[in-house]
Amino acid sequence: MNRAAFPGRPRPVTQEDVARAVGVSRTLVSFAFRGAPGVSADMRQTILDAAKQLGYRHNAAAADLASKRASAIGLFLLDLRNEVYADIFQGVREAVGEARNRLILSVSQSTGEIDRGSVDSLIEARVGIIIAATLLDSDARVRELAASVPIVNVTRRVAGVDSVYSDDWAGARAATQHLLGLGHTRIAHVTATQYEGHEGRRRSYIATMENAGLAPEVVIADDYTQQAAERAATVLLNGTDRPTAVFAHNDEMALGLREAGYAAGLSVPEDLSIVGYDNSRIAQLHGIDLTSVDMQARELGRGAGAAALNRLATPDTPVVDRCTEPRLIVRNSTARP
Amino acid sequence: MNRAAFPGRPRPVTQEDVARAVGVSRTLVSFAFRGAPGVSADMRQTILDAAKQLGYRHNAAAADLASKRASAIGLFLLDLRNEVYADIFQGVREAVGEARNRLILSVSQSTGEIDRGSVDSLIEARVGIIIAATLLDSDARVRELAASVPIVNVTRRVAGVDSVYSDDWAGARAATQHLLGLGHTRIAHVTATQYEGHEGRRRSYIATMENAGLAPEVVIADDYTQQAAERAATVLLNGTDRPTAVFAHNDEMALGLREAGYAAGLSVPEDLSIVGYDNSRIAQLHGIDLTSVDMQARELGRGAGAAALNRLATPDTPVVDRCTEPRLIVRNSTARP
DNA sequence: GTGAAAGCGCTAACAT
DNA sequence: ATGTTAGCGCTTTCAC
Repeated sequence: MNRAAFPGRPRPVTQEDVARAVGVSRTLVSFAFRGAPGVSADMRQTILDAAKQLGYRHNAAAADLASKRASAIGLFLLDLRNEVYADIFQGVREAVGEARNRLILSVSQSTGEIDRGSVDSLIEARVGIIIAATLLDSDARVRELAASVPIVNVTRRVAGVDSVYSDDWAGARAATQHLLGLGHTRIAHVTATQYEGHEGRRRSYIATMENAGLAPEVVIADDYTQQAAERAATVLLNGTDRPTAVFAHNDEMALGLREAGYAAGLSVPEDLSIVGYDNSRIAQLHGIDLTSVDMQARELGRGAGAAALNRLATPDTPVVDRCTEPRLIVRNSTARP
Repeated sequence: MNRAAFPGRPRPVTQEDVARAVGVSRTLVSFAFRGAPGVSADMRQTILDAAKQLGYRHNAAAADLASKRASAIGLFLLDLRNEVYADIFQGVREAVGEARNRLILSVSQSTGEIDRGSVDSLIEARVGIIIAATLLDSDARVRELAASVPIVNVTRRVAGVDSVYSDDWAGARAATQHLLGLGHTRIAHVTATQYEGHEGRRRSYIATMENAGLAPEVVIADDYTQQAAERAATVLLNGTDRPTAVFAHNDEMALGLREAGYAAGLSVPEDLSIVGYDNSRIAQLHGIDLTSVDMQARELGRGAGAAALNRLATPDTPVVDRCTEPRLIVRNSTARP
């Protein structure tokens, strides 16, 4: 029986073992671990020492089961290849601190479409809350999901649900105006699937163009990846009447545009100015030097982590709606037309 | 009580609820879900339908607890900012398929030092096996760890423990010989902490240099990141007697070298040839164009995932030791001195 | 300050 | 083919 379950490995040490070793009841051991009142300081120390010595490890799953709680924090990441999600993760981890070991990661399977599967895996893991970066879904569906498990949105705002995000409207306006200021008039915007909360940048771009009396030109790629942008761009850049500047939804897409541009024989920024979004590490490399909008993803992650912890502790806390200001970083991928 | 646990949320549906709804015992429901023999096809379907309709979700943690098994697969990743780990993750996920929802990610907290914390969190999550990419620890400690929980090493070989890796010796030799073939004689190698299983590239570089009658020059950075390489390189590249070529342990470090080079006023490849390792997406970008060794990380991930699944199913399987051949991809970061 | 007993959602003998 | 029973490791009343 045990042999099949843990072949050649020792049976895990339980609180029962610790209790027996110290000569007390299991209850006391349980109390001691949670620092619950009703156990003397001496006893507590004795128990902790014995546990450590025996190699005891707390079984969080069993604890959650028994207490009907859900202490784990789920973190949903859209795309591991986009470094901005690594930044968010880093921030979240910094914020959750002690609860770090209860952080369960889930990465989207499909960057292009709605991905309930990855979120479901989090729900099935019985997390108490989900930090989502970024849900490709309508506000309505996010709210619906939030009815079954608390959600904290990062880099996106959904009314009525905890949201920690950056002012996309301001960021996109700064990006577009930068291009406008350089004298560009044919400025395209490349993005992907459109959902409320993902369309801020696009809408802001359109408004800014129209305010300047210019015609916006939006290209919708299959998803937010470099590859998708590359595919979408080949058409855009090969026409005779191509734009002289492109504002991309994120740095990944900007890189795709850049690759497509060079493939079409265009130089950046001489023939084509490109602005990205995220100010990722790649954008900063010599030879890439991408003008980009910095939304400080790590800081957003920290905010989301803190919000999650807070809601877990006090579920009735008012809905968090935290917006930070992005910053345009001008580099060498943009120039006069 | 329940209110505090699931404030404003419905109590999760259990097998008991499903059993009651269908009018059978809980046991039968449990059997039906696992496709265990002893339940008629009709009954099974009835139960499954009812479960779906009620919104039942299997509680894997409770199941593991009851069956004294550990069905979850832990995946330890050294660094989320290094895209090679995203590739490995992708491969692992492809391989585990159905078990995808039982995949628990853990990311190292410290890229420079031994990180038992992240591995511990996996053990505390009661995973049945850990796929490790990459453990910064001695072979002895990895074996020690493998005594308490099965380990599958990826991109590293530890004798006696499942290992899926690429032939670092061949890769490093190809890289060094490429530089040698171009006519370089002063070739440095930049790497980080040295452990058995991480030193293959370094050793191979040294051997190849010595075979060519040249003096090897190894620089040890704090860790395997771009930043660490950048710091380490400033000294290396600012001397008057600087190398004309550098072979880096990975692409991240190659990028750091590259940045440091440009900061020191050197051009790549005119003044400095650079070879990386991993053939990451960044290496392929126009303007980066990094010569690099491709170890096909995704394929390694697939192999590791399959090995993990296999060991979970049949613990007595012989130790896996799978080595694949890397390939040197020559690009524009290397030239004659 | 300490312990006995019940139960969380599930599985797995062992009946029937 | 279906049900009974006894746990898994832990928390949590409630009594001593």
